[in-house]
Amino acid sequence: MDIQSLVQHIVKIIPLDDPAVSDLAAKLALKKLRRRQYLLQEGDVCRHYNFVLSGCLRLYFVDEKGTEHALQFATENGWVADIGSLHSETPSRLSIDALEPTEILRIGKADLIDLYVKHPAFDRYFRVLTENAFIGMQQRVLQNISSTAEDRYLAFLEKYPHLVNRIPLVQIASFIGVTPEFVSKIRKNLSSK
Amino acid sequence: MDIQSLVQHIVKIIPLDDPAVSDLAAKLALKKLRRRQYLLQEGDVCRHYNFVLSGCLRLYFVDEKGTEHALQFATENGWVADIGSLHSETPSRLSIDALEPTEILRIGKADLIDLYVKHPAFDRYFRVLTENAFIGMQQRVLQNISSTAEDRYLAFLEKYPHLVNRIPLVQIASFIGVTPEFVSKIRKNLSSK
DNA sequence: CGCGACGTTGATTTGCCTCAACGATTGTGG
DNA sequence: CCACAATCGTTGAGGCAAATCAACGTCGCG
Repeated sequence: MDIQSLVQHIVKIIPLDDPAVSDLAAKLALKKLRRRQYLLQEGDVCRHYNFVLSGCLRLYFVDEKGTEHALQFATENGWVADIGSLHSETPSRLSIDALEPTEILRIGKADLIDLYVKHPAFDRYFRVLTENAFIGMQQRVLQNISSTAEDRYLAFLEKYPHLVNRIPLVQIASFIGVTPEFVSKIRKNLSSK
Repeated sequence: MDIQSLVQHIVKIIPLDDPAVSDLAAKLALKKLRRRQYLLQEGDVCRHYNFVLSGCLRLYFVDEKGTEHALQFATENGWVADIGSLHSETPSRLSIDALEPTEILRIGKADLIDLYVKHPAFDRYFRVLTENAFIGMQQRVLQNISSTAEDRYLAFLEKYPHLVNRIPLVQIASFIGVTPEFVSKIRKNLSSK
């Protein structure tokens, strides 16, 4: 099981001693998903934190009209979960599925709490992780309430260049909060400049 | 100095032993703000985490047109800071000011790190705090990309009922991402139902 | 081959903004 | 205590950004 990339990712933020690493390794499970496979389906309780080794996952919401809205894409070395559901142990209104064949390491909630207790370093790691995610979400809220669709599209290109030619346009549209048709028109408009 | 309300707020999340409480108390400073006074001004580095004892603060962004966009309101028992600036120690693009005369307890970044090291419980407290803030931001992004202005206004009423008759309409408008005029029209429309 | 996923384009509609004007209330200095 | 300004909310006319709806082209794949 390849936990090396996960450990490398963690030690960029906090040092980890050997017991911590082996305790972590003992609690991780490898899981493989094919394209379109659910990792979390709306209505189920989210019970794991998931670390992506390869591939691409999306966390999204389906509104009452059936339209999908992407909250997050997770690629190599990214974490994803419905933290709300994970905490409250209530059914999730969000779903997670694979945009590509994907390999993840996942850890259950109880095991994570175990880790927190045994090794406070993990409290810190997930605090820093969550703070960074929070900062990102804050910037996104700002974008949404203060910019045009074109600006948000350009900001997406800049922030996630590795995703632009990897995921379909319709996913980018659902992330920045416009229709796919309109993203197409934005592109046309940009290319004619 | 009234740190009781802060301690009470913390122990709802994690138990705190006496040394932790006294170490915390030693690092807190009381500060009073009048209405309209800046706690953080755009361009300055955010150096403190702030806990509101009484009053109301707002965290907001001013765009290139001069329009203000509220990211957060913090009332009694709320925390507020520009976490991005606090972490990176770079000038903030956000501002914080007082909508009412306000009393806060604040703690500096270095002191906070001290606390983290001495008492891992604080790592956990701020992890949980940030996770909850993150969940809130995520829901807000969802609202922004999937609902109409009227839905967002109704959601605001439901989520922050204590703010509705406390802060001016223009602030609510800047929070949900529409013009004040349009919020006024939403109200008219709702009352005629 | 035929079908589903994906992207593009155009015509029309609509949600929300812009700009401008106008009361009501509050606060403040003379 | 009054006069005046500033703040706050409302209303209306007109305009624009983005949605909706519909049609069509292309590709990859069972």
